[in-house]
Amino acid sequence: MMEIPYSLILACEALSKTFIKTCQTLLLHICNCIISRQAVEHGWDFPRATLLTVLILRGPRRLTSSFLEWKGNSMASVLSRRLGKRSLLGARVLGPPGAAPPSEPQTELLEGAAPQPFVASKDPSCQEQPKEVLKAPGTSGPQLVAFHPGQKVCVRYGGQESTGLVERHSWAEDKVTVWLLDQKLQICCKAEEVWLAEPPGRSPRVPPPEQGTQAPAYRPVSRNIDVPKRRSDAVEMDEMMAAMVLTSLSCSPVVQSPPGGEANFSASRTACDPWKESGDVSDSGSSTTSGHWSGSSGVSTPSPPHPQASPKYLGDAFGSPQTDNGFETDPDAFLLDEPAPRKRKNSVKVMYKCLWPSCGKVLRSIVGIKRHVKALHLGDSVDSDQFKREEDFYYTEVQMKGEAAAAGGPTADPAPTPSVTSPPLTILPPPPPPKAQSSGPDHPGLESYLPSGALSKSAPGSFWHIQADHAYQALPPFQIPVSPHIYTSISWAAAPSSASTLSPVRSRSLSFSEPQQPPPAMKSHLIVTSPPRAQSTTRKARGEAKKCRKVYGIEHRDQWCTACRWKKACQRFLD
DNA sequence: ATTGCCGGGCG
DNA sequence: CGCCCGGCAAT
Repeated sequence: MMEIPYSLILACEALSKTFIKTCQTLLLHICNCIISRQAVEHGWDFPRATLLTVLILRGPRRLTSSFLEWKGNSMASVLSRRLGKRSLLGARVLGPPGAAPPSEPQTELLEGAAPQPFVASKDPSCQEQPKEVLKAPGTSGPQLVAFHPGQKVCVRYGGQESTGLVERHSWAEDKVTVWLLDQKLQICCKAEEVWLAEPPGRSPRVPPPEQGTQAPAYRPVSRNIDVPKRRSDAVEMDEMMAAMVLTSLSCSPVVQSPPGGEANFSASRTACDPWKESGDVSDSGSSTTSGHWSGSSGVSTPSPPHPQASPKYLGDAFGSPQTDNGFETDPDAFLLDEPAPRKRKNSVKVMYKCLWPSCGKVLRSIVGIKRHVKALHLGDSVDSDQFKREEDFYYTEVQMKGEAAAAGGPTADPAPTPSVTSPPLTILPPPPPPKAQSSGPDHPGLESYLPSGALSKSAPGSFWHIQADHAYQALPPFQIPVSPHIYTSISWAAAPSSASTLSPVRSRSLSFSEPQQPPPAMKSHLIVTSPPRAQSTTRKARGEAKKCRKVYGIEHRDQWCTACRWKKACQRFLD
């Protein structure tokens, strides 16, 4: 089930601290990417990759059977909890399903113990290891060292020991090409004939077998898989090497079996971007390990990252040493814990929130949030596309309740309708009062939920009504006034009485019963324009036009327009 | 204080 | 629905 190239595991064993650091960085990105749905879609093999991540960051010895039997969620938590460890050397892959995890973590080895022979298990998950790694049966090999180009080694040549520099180390053939300093020639010999030129105070040879954990079931490590001492700083593993691991990581061993030249981390390898090469989450991904995702909820359905996953993850990965008691799962731990994608209610708006610690910015679009994360938080690292899509990891969806609805009190129409159709025909009566709480002293109907001056709350400028102020004998602009009181509006009939009280802005036409005035009504056709928003919350702004009162004076009240007389909005002198 | 007019009552 | 007015907000 876990298709981890064995060589890779072994390779992980051989990593220097520097390399580990590099891997941590890179693998973080891997995991981040993997976890994201895109990664899945692009064929990343999450289990394998994460396993490797764990291997590298924590040390393979922690790979208990339970771990190997991981399914989906638990792995997530494993990752989140375990990534803090980064011990490599002396780690073991523990074995057969059912085997108990090693009771004793060997963390200490990390800090200076001698390298451990690598022990692998017969776990089915390892069955697909590349052959060249699987073959070696002997644990007794003198030396399990990976030779790196440039490394100073001793070699038995011509019956004597000579020193030389490693040219390359082919794991596949178990051969090491060494440039002999003495003879100034290049030889190719078996790996076991070569050993590291000893840096002072260090033994090139394999340390004593690891205590205890070596159950019979464990498949011994091939001795041509070299496990250099952790402190073998002779060759600094650089990022390129990390990249190579990651490159391998992104490919199924079945499809791409790591050739020996690759496994030995030959420096001749170009230092090209591994993600581009084979692992770019966004573009390729060579193979998927089928079935690994099947257990998790995230397979086929979009699943946004767990809100807290990233910070947690980061924190764990780089920080805290933690007690290491196996791979128990942590329910809230990781991304894949996320259940099925949330359903969105119609009234709920989905926003995207930045998860970067103490940021919390919320944006409306994915693009926006990605840009934000990238620009503000990932800024330095994103210059290379290496880490592209990492930003996927640092935001999450949040759902916002409709703001308008929240403010609108009892209104039942929270849905804003920003678009307005052609004004003259747009008569949108509000929905009928949800409940007749208008009973009692209140007016029946609308007024109960349209408190004075509060129209815009229920309909925030999104729709408005055209009304002929019936009561004041106004005419709808598009009416042909047959008689002052005879007009019909198509939609008017639908909401005859309510509209007049609803309209925040009214279109007025001159009352035909008031003969004396020229028709400003003509322009009022289009006065039906958008309501002034600022005013919508209060009563209508006082118009500048003179009103009947002013024109005729209070003493000629009889000449006022009806509306004025009734203390309503003047119908004659429109604003 | 004046003016415009909304909200609402009454017949 | 027509008519009226209390009361508020803008002026």
